[in-house]
Amino acid sequence: MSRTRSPKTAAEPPGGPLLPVPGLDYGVLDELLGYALRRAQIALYVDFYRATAGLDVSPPRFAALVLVGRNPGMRQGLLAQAMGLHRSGALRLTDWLTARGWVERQDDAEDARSWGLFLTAAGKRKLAEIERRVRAHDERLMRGLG
Amino acid sequence: MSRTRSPKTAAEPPGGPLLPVPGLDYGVLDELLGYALRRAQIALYVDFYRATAGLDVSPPRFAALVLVGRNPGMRQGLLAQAMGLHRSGALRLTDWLTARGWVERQDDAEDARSWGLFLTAAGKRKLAEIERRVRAHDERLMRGLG
DNA sequence: CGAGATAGTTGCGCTATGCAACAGTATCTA
DNA sequence: TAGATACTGTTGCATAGCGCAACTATCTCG
Repeated sequence: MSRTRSPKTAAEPPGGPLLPVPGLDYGVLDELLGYALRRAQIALYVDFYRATAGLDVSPPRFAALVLVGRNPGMRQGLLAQAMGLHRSGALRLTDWLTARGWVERQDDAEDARSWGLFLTAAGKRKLAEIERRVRAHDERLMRGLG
Repeated sequence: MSRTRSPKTAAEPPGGPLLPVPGLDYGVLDELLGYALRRAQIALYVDFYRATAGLDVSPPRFAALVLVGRNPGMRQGLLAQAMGLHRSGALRLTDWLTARGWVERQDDAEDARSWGLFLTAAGKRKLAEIERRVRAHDERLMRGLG
């Protein structure tokens, strides 16, 4: 197998931090686990984008890079499974990363149907940079929460 | 102002619970706050849909119902702000709920530009039912986590 | 070899959402 | 009070992200 594709535009940053509106009654929402999580999620999301501004990543792209980096030669299907995506989703993600030159597909010697996924040199550099930034921000948040 | 719209199809349930793949190296992901949150979020999401199966709600719809129920006469813009949406998003959400007959728009006496949002009788019943179910599941989860 | 499973691909559709532009209305200012 | 400016909701458009069904190539097993 061999394959290439065109890149799509970058992932776009979300809105704001979603602050509670003073004077508004949130009813049950304030008590539900789900809403606490949602807010935390949004805060982290915003933080992620701030931390990685200009690097053209998104949380799923980052996760894919980490996974491929740590498990060189892994197949798309496994990536899909690990990330909770449909096969076609993993395909598109991989396409994007490949077009960026961060990941490359190599023919799998054991199974002609599949690929092995690997980070390119550029991909490794990129990942290191992203990881550095994300870690810093994450630790900052962790400290903030105690 | 006065307004009506057609309904769109229901929100569709997501995939599965996203279990860690044994033998796969998740690298930093395991240490990052964001990924713990993401998994928790997904679990809760799945749970929400299970809890409210057949009721044709989604987390945002539920939130909107709660907010309107607790703050009768609130405006779309405020709903948008409270939910972290763009104005147009709140519009579409409100349209959907209105078409369902759960929410109704009433002319605002104080400002001819805006609406007041209110739950209909059906909306109140619906909300009570959803709340009951969501609460039960949420408590079950809370206990599960300690 | 033939039946059935599996990996990746393709095309389609749908939800969720933002954004810019617009119209009607309010409000502020000179 | 007229004009400028700000705000509310609306519309149309565009985009990301994702699932699903159908298809091809390949592998596996009887």
